Amino acid sequence: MKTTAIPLLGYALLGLLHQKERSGYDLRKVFAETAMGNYSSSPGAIYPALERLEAGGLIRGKVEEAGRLRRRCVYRLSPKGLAELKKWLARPIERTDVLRGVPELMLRFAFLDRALGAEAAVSFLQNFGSVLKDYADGLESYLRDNRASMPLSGRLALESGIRGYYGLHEWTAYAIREYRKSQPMSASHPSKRTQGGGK
Amino acid sequence: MKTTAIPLLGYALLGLLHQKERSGYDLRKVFAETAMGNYSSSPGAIYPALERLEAGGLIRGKVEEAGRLRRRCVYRLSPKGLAELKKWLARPIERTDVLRGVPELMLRFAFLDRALGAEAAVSFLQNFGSVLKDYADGLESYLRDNRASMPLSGRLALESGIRGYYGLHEWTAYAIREYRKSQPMSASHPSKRTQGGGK
DNA sequence: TCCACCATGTAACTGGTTACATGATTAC
DNA sequence: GTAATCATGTAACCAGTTACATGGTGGA
Repeated sequence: MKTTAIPLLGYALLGLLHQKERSGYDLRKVFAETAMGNYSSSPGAIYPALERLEAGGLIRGKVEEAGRLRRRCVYRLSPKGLAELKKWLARPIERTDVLRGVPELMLRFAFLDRALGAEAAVSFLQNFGSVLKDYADGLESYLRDNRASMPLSGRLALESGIRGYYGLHEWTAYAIREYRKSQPMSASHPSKRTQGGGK
Repeated sequence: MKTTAIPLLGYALLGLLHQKERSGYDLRKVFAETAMGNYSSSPGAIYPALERLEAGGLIRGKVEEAGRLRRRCVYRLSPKGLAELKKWLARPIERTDVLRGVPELMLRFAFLDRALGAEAAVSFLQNFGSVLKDYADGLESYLRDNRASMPLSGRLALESGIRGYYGLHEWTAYAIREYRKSQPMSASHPSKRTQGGGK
C-alpha cells in the first residue's frame, strides 16, 4: 500500500493545509509571497503534487462552484494526512538531516507546535540543538586538522558553515526561552530524554 | 548549440576538476568524505553527469590502463569547460540567488579564487554581503509588519533565517579582512563597482 | 576461498522545470 | 475590447534516486 514516500513539497503542502483549507492557487501564493520563497510554486509542481496526495488519501478536495470567479478546488487534510504529517514532524533529528539541509528542519519546526503542541516543539529544539552542536564541533575539528592544507577560500567557506551552525545552535536556545516565556509550563515533569547527542 | 544549461552538480564537478584531474571515483569520494557532503555522490548521479559534460566538450577523459587495480578514467577540464566555469563564477549575485540557496553561493566562492583570483573573490564577497544585507533587512521588515499575526513557531523560524543572513553578512566582512591580510594587495585601484545593491 | 576495496556502469522510476493552454470575471 | 487577476491543468524534458551488475586486485 505504501505511497512511495512523500517528497518535501508534499509535506510543505500537508503542513499548510493543516493550518487551514486552501486551493492550489492559495498554496502557490503562499510560496510566492511569504518567506517560504524556496519551494517550487510553479503550477507544474503544485497541482500534480496535490493530485498525488489526494490519490494517496492524505487530502481531500472539494470543488467550490458558488458565485466565484471560476470553479476552484479547496483541499483539506484527511485524518490519514494528519497522521502522516505528525509522523514526519515527530521523526528524531540526526546529523544526516542537518547535512541534507537546514531548511527542511525549519519547515518541520514551523509546523510543529500547531500539530504536536508546544512541548513537542521544545523537545524538537533540544534535539536539534544537540545535533547542531555535534555537527559544528565535527566541522571545527576537521578545520583544525586540515587548516594548513586548505586554500583560503575553502577554509573560509568551511568557517562560514561552522559559524552558521553555531549561530543556529544559539537560536535553538533562544527559541526554547521564547517558548518557556510564552507558557506557564505545567511545572513539574523533568526534561524527559532528547538532550544528549544523537546516535 | 546550447547544451541545455548545466545543473549545479555539473558545476561542482567542473570546479573540482579545475583543482586537479580526477576520476569519477575520486569525485565521489570528495562528496562522500569532505565537508561537501551535500551533493549526490551516488554513481547514478556522477557518472552520467561526467558523460554529459564530456559530450558537451567541457571535460575530457583519459583511460588509464597502467598496472592499476582496474582501468579508470581520469577527467580534466577543457578550455571550454574552464570558460564555462568562469562564467558561472563571475555571475553577479542577486537576491533570487540567496533565495535559491546559500550553499550554491558558497560553492561558487570556494572555487572562485583559484579560477579568477583573490580580487574577484573579494568582489564576490562585497556583492554577496550587500545582497545579504538587503535580503535580511527585507525579512526583518516583513517580521516587523507581521509579527503580531504570526504563530510563535513561524515567527521563530523566520527569526532564525534573519539571524542566519546577518551572520553570513558578518562572515563576508570577516572573509574580506582575511583576504586583505593574506595579500599585500596591489594598493592603488579603487573598488570598481559591485558594492551597492543588486538589480 | 572469500572479503574488502577500487572502479565503472545502467535501468526503472520519480518529481520538478519551463512553457504553454484554457477559461471565467472584473475594472478600465 | 482588452488587460489583469483568479484558477487549473498538461506535455516535454531532465536530472537525481535507488538498486543492482560487473569485474579486477590484494590480503586474510
